[in-house]
Amino acid sequence: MRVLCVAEKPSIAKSVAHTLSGGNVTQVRNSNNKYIKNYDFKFNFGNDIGLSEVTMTSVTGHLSSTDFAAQYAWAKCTPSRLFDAPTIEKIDDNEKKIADNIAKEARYANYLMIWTDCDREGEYIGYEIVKAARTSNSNITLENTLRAQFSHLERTHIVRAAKNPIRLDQNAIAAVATRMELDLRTGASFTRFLTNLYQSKCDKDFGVISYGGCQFPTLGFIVDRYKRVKNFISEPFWYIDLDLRKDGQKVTFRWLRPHIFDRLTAVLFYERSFLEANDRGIITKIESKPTKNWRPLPLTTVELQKNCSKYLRMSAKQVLDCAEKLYNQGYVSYPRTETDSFPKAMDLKDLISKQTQNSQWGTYASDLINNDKFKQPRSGNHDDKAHPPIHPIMHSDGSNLSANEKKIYEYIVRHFLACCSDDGKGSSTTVTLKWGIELFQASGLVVLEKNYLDIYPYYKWESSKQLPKFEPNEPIKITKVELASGETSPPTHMTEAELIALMDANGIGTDATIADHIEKIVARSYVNLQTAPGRGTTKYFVPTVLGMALVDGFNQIGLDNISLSKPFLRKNLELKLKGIVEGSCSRNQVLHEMLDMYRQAFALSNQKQDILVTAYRDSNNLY
DNA sequence: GCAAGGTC
Repeated sequence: MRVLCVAEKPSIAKSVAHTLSGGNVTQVRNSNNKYIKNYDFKFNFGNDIGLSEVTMTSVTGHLSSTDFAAQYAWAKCTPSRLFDAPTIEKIDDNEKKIADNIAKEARYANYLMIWTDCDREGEYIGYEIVKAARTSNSNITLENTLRAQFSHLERTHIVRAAKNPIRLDQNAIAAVATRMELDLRTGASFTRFLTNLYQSKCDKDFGVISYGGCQFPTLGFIVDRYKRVKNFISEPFWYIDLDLRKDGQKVTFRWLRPHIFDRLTAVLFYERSFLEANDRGIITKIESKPTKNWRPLPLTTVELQKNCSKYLRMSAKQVLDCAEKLYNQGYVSYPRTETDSFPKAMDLKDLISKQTQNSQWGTYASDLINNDKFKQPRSGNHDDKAHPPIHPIMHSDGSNLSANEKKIYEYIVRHFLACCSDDGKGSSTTVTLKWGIELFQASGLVVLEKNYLDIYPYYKWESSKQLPKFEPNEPIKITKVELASGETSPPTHMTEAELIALMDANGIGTDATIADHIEKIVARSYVNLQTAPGRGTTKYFVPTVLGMALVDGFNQIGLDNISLSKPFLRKNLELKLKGIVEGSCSRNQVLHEMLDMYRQAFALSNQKQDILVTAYRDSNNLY
């Protein structure tokens, strides 16, 4: 038998070929694409297929995209036509070459076996591969194509996947086709409409003003926060400020209420206690307990981007680009993953041993494996069924990496070593003091074992003021007790780390695209990245006049059940796509439902376009 | 000149 195996990316093809061949790949042939290789070897699939001549190759993601035919190009038709204009499959030169390689290799194959990632998009890419293979071999159909099910590259797992193939999931394919069509129709129609409108009515020099189901909610998060900061009214509050000296140390106790927004009430509490106790307090409770600082969970893409944005001051896009380069050079594992638990069978100690030669963290790494300090990492609840958590593969001393790549590599290694270490351990003490009728508390922390914190300098967990020794029922002479006031402070503008967290929590974009959406709304001049006075070098996103106008304008139009700048629409679409995958609703049903909604929104926007224009002029005056 | 999703 001859079997053609096709993976989603070259690295998987290489790895799976080496595994299945047992290290005996007989030939590695170049394809017409410089990244893609064709590997020949023998493998016994067992069952009906048996010992076979295998060729393993790959694509590089999708083989095509959806577009409109030439007669529906920009300015060739009115934007509203795009809701029902026919779509075509667009294949660019590079995609054509890759498809040609598949066709050539599939010509004499008895079986086609798909090794794309086991997620929704992976199923669709499998379908695109089947189409490419069919052009040269009509025996290959969607129904008889085999699908390998795998979630990581450990040997026995891959062999089992090869011997127990299933079929491509046609529901998943339909769900992706639905998403593609909806994104194209809604994105293109509103983008052309908005661009035409703003260029003709506001400023002819405007560039493209795009709408996208992910871009707009991303913008919406930033505008929301901006308004909350802008409209914030600070409120005064009162609290009892209490200090005492013990063993020559000043200790400040926090009032347990802990602050009161009504001055008279605060005065009452203060005076009643003062009359009763004057400067005398009593210790009512001392509680000491062991406390832990948990080591981080195995690293996902979203965490990598959030943490590196926060700790290393790099943009999400830069972080992902660096991780991508490190991955392509074999230093780290695949950087786009949602999985936060390591497969049980994975040899983590072997990965740690590769780091022992490093001049900065080598000693820590060898200590982990040689002195029995290794801990099996914690397991989170996320599993994309496609990739393990991000981890280092090969060691690098950093000399052949760019400055930013070096930082990201170091972060990934340190995070990984931290995952495989013990939690930080300490002891916390809470002392409760009664003054008159009121209760106050002071707490202290002693870090006993830093453990993972020794290798993870990004996060600080330090012994805070260690409390002096107190006794239960100990009478205390209070040094200072007075009624103090303060005022509530506004929230800060949106950091990139917060934005990523919001997008992730609301299902806006994927691990691979979150950074792109953020970059897109910057490129479109909807938002800017700025420092805030008095807040150091941390950068915050704030909307531009245009960004504000787009959100305000669409809100003022009063679209009924559709809020373009809120995340619900996308979340809802995700749910419906899941419904298609699970078979509880059909592609056509979802497509019609969503398109009808957008068509109405478009009609209303078109009818009330003056509101959108006015919103921009108002926004110019307001912000 | 448009989207979002893969990946190089």
